[in-house]
Amino acid sequence: MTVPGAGTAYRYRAHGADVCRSMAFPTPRGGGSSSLPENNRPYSSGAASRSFSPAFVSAAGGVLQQQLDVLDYLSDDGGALPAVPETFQAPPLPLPRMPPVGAAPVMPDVGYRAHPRDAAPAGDKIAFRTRSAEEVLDDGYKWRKYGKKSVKNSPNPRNYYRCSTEGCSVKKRVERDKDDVNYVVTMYEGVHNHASPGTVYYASQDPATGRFFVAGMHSLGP
DNA sequence: CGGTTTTGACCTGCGC
DNA sequence: GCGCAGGTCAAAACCG
Repeated sequence: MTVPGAGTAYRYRAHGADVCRSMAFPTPRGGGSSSLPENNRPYSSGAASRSFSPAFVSAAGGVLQQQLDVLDYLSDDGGALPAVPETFQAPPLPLPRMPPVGAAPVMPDVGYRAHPRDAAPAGDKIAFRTRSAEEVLDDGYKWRKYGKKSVKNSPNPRNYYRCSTEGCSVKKRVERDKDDVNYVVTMYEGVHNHASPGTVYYASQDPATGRFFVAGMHSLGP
């Protein structure tokens, strides 16, 4: 796919999956060159890996009622959420097992624009907004809270979690969207080095807005 | 009793 | 160099 005006690559990586893909979105502010390294180019330029593992699974193994706004990509510098490009098309992804009728699989992860200071290759980060009344979403992993911090320009505190599994250094930050408290902003950093729950997400497209959202998810089992 | 949460202190990077 | 903001540490409290 191509996105006119795309400049900044948004790199994301599925949790637990040994894959890494890149996407291109228009920059929230200003432009940018598309001169990017081989592993960090816009989506259309390379063969995409076809496997991913999931960020969320409900405790009961069912479909969560939260709605992930998969196209609301986030940056960590407080940038505003941009409009979805009209030419945006869902990336090609593998057909999931048992897809719900009318749903298409998508990556729930939205691109995380790495801050220049986060240029380290090991810094695999994803961030997304989730419409949820729950502060902490059950993603199937066990987390231990290690910090809480109020953030400038936001009335809501940011919570810091680490994966409780020994030897796993994955972290996540969770905070309420400052613009809409109905949404929870979650950012994962790192990749789990242990077994993860297998879940496939299905997305549907809102015909009114053209936006995709996660319509459901399915556990792949052990 | 062991694991988790809370919370103030400390550390580090960045901008001025 | 200084102040600010974000991220982490660690001791105490809490909980099952």
